[in-house]
Amino acid sequence: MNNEQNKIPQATAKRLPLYYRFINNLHLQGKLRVSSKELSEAVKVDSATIRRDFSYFGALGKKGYGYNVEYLLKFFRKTLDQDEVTKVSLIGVGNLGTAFLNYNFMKNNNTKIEMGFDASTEKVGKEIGGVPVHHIDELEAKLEDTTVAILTVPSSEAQNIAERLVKAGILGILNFTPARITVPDHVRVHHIDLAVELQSLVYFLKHYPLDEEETE
Amino acid sequence: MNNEQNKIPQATAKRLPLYYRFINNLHLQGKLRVSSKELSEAVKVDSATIRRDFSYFGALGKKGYGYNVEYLLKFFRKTLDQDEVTKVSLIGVGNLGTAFLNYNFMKNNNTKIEMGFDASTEKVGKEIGGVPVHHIDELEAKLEDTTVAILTVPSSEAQNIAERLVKAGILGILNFTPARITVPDHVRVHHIDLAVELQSLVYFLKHYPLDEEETE
DNA sequence: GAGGGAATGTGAAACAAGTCACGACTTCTT
DNA sequence: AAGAAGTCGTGACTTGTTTCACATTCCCTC
Repeated sequence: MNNEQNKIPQATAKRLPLYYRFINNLHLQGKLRVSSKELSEAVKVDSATIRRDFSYFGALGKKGYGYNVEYLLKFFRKTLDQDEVTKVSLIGVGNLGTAFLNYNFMKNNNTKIEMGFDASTEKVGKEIGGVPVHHIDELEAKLEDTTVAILTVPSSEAQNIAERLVKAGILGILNFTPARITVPDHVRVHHIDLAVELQSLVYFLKHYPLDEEETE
Repeated sequence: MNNEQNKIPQATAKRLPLYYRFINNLHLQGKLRVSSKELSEAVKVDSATIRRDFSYFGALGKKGYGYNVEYLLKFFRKTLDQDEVTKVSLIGVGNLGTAFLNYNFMKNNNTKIEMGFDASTEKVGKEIGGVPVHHIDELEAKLEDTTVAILTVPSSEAQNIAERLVKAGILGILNFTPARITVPDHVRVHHIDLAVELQSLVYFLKHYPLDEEETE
């Protein structure tokens, strides 16, 4: 499953879901063809970068014509395993967790949040956004075959819960807590740190003023 | 303000808030010195990278000793303008927006969410997490001197609201909607796309299996 | 106050990503 | 039917970032 594809740069891989979504939109709009230039304007990625990204998968387009939307869509659907749904659990049904549960990930996605976990008895037993919420004590018992977890607990709990997740067989963690968790090598963690994002935007504004640059 | 500092690589700049937070923690714990190796374990960044990052600011440490926590903390506080608070507005008080309002950004940060805006009459007039919520129609009237906006509206509204923000003088937008908004060159936009983050984590899990790698 | 051990700061190398620019091919127009 | 216009795919280049590896320096103990 991961042989030829192993050669795709990580930066490219991160853009694939974005491309997929826009190509899907174009398809829904009934568009038949699209050029790298048009796509570039929509997703705000340089057109040469888009062509380069696509080229890692072979020749998807036609010179002088562009890309066939339907072909591209089928290709991306296959590449992103759109048909095989990855089961996800969400730990910590606070404000942020609730936002996720109400987010309709299935619309464009290959992922489904199967269940949530929380320590508060108010939330346990309810359904939020169609997702049942279990008590955190049942984590190991209920997790079953979900391979990915979204971590939206208080940061003081993060390491502890992460260890339980790992023991329960989770392979990927999307960590929204400020804590940098330690996990074994076979587990992949992506950190999204809201405070850092905001702070670094502010830093960039102060120290890297834009003006004539980034025209495109 | 942005002369010497202009030379700092963007990758480094993005890590600064992270460093700051951990150094602050160490200080609170009463730790007096720290090595790049220790720091590396805490923030999950290679120790050579940490030393290189710090070196852009001059020689902050001592060979054979490490870094003095208090000195480092003072230095970072100054560098990140910790004392000068940047005013932030939040547009769209849905689940995600509410999560932000309840997040205590002031704890470690140089940013403060001053107000929220929403179209729903249920929310307007209330305070959430100590932040007053105004009606979206009052956007231009109330925004005053906030320079950064967090955009947590439905994606169909994103472009429209973004244009109003720009007209009102906003300089930075943290965009949590899946829409890629178009703004003038002088406005900086950082996209955080929750669906893309989840989907790309899944893609990495399937195609870039870890195992012996990433030891450190 | 001398020697051992520890950890920095940094040249140089390696790696990764983005961009340029153009040949080749396709479609469209007249 | 031929020329013009458009657009891909990609070699070469540029830029940006990380990592290696080690001379240098400083602390600490004896």
